[in-house]
This record gives sequence, C-alpha cells and structure tokens, in this order.
Amino acid sequence: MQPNPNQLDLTFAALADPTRRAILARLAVGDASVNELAAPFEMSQPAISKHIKVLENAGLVSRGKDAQRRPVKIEALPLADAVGWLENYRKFWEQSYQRLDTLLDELQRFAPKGDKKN
Amino acid sequence: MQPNPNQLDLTFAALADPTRRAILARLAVGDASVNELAAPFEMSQPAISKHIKVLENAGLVSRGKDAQRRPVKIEALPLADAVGWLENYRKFWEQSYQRLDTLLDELQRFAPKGDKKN
DNA sequence: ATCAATCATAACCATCTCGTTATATAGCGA
DNA sequence: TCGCTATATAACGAGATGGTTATGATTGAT
Repeated sequence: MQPNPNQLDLTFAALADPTRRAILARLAVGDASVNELAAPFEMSQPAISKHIKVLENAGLVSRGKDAQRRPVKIEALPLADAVGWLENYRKFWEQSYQRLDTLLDELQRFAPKGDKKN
Repeated sequence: MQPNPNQLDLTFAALADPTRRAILARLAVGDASVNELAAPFEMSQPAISKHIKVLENAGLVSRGKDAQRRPVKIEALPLADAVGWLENYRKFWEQSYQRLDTLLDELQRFAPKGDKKN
C-alpha cells in the first residue's frame, strides 16, 4: 500500500527547495499568513505565493481564510509517507554508521593512551 | 549539526524522480551494472546514465570498476540525513494519525456490532 | 588487429522551475 | 464609496531537467 508514485514525486520535489523547507520549518512553529511567511526572505511576495502553491499541490500545506488573510497550516502526512519510503533503506545507513563506529573503535584501540594529537 | 542545505537539495531532488527511486530500489537488492539498471526501463541507456549521475552527485550512489562494467553501489547516508530532517515533523504526522485513530475509534464505537457494511 | 560490449559524452529539443514586475481581486475600515 | 491591506494571477526570461540520437573511449575476446 505504497503512496502513489506521483505523490512521492510531488513531496520530494517540494522538499528539494531550501525556501520551501524553511517555510515548513516556520509552519512547524505555528500557522502563518503569506506575508508572515514571506517576511524572512529577500524575495517578492508572488515568489512566496508560488512556493506555497507548490507545497499545497504536494499536500504538505493547507489554507484557511481569515478576512483578507489566507493562513497556511502544515499538513505533514505526505512527509510521513516520504519517511515511510526512505525507511526501506534504513539498513544501509545503519550498516554505514556501524562501519564508521567500528573504524572509530579501532582508531581508539590503537591510539596511545595519552595521545592528545587531533 | 544539520547536513548542509545544498546537500539536502540534491538528495530530495534526486528522490523526486520515479526512475531514480526505482534504481535505488534495485540497488537495495544488490550492486548492478548500468545495463542491468537500464534493462527494466523503456528508456535509452544514456538516459539511465544521466539518472545515475544525478544519484552520484547527490552522494546516493558510488561506482566501481570491473572490466568494461561500472558497477553501481548504493550509498545511503544522504538518505539518513533526509530522514533526519524529516524527523523534525514527526510530531505533526503523529498527531494526524492520532486524529485519524480517534475518528476510527469513534466510528467503531457507534457502528452496530454486527454491521458488515464496508 | 579487429570486433563487440559497456558505458560516457555531446548536441539538441521540449518542458519545467524559480525568479521577476505589473496587475487584478477581495475584504476591511473610514 | 474609497482606499488600504493581503493575496493571487499573468506574462516573461534564464537556467535546469529529462529525454532523444549520434558518437567516442575503454576493455575483453577472437
């Protein structure tokens, strides 16, 4: 029961941009209006609106309505699906970390006890 | 100690393409030559070579050398970093799942005991 | 020495992406 | 009604992306 591939495409593509990741990080703190989201960036408001639309199309964000404002809210389920997909590869990076740990252990073992070098 | 942003850009962008995700899935089974990787796709060999290069630039894959073959090997540490970034949002999707669970519980509670419908 | 196999590279093309500026739309408050 | 605020949309351009075909480089086999 994998999420449909097209959904993963949209999710990963949305996450591939640092501005959009920063927007998500901001939204993790709490909902925000478009202008609030735009404030930290040296970028026009329409540019931010476009980024929000990309996030919305990926289902990562939804919008409310408050007078003229369209508060944006994080919707993290697609992120969960992305992690779900990535989890298939957990054993590989765990192996890698383990190899690194082993290496560090050996360096430790063969280092003279009082050696402060490095 | 976040991975540098540019690295996350490359990782997520690499994952945004279904062909590349399929290549990674194949490599999870074991190393493979370019031709082996290309075989399942209705796509030219140069196209696959390009995809492999994208994966390589993102550090998701490395290459060996065996006669004319350039066996490709999965390198999953960047995936681990990607998951690391995504983990910041775990609480959101857990809340969402919890809301879903609550909903399902209530549906359960109010469903007639013997109701087989759906 | 040549041939076939494996893979990479170049040139090209269509389409998408990410930014811009200019303008339109909608709601609030005076 | 008027004008301000908040946001969306349109039109445009530069550069990235994802595919193609044609060709080049390297290596093993005959």
